[in-house]
Amino acid sequence: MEGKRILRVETRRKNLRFPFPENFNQRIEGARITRLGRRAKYLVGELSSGEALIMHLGMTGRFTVEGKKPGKFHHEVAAAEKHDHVVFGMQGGATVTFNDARRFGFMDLWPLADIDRYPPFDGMGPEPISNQFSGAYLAEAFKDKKTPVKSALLDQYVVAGLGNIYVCEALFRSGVSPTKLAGAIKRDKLEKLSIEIRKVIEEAIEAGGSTISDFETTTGELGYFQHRFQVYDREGDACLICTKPVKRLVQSGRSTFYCGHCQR
DNA sequence: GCTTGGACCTGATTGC
DNA sequence: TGCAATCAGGTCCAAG
Repeated sequence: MEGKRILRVETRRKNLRFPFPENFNQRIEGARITRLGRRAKYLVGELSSGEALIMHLGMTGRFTVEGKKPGKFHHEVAAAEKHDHVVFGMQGGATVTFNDARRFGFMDLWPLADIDRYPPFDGMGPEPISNQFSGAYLAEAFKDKKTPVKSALLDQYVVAGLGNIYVCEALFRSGVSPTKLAGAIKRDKLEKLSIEIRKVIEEAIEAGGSTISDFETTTGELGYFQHRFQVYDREGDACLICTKPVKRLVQSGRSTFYCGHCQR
């Protein structure tokens, strides 16, 4: 999509998680995507019209790319699917389709010059793979925080872009109990945690993401990081370190997998 | 002001 | 076999 003009947009319903912004199609048709980037879990397409096209996959959203020319991001076969909600006809002949069964994803438009003021971005924490993220940063962010570290790491205003799987994995790798209050974790543990968070994210990107049920890359391929899960979705299985059974608990409505022996 | 839990929506899996 | 209950990767917002 980068560098290409959006020739045609088809929205097949009035809303996803939220209604589409007013005159959505008219506002983006004809615009060129000058840059395609990301902030946390939000995709940001910078448009020549001066607006940013913000897209979120929610939990089950995915993009597929089909076009005449085979290549890295092209499908040979177009699949007509029930949950195809937005179709972009791109300059050059490619068709980019947004599909989302659960419709927790959404699309929005916001002035590019004011992108930092887009409500979810305003006050959002640093990227875990950025230079600003460190043990020292976590120490400051967790100061006096009385919430369990698991919940604190899922808070996008503490650190941006971590989801349930990667928080579980990073806590396991750093030997930190998910129930430990964020403000009570010692500095050396925070240092270790910050390093493991970065490593988990980098490894997951390298592996092409995690395929649990419906994640695919734009080429329809599956991610492979799920084969490297050390605790996530392994309830009852032996801990890879001490062989005691992996436990599961629910925190803030989300499943947490951990080893009660190795994580303190 | 901070934290928690329900709601959003659909599909896959599990248990009766 | 068929139906109901439960659970799922994220985020927002009302209630506590």
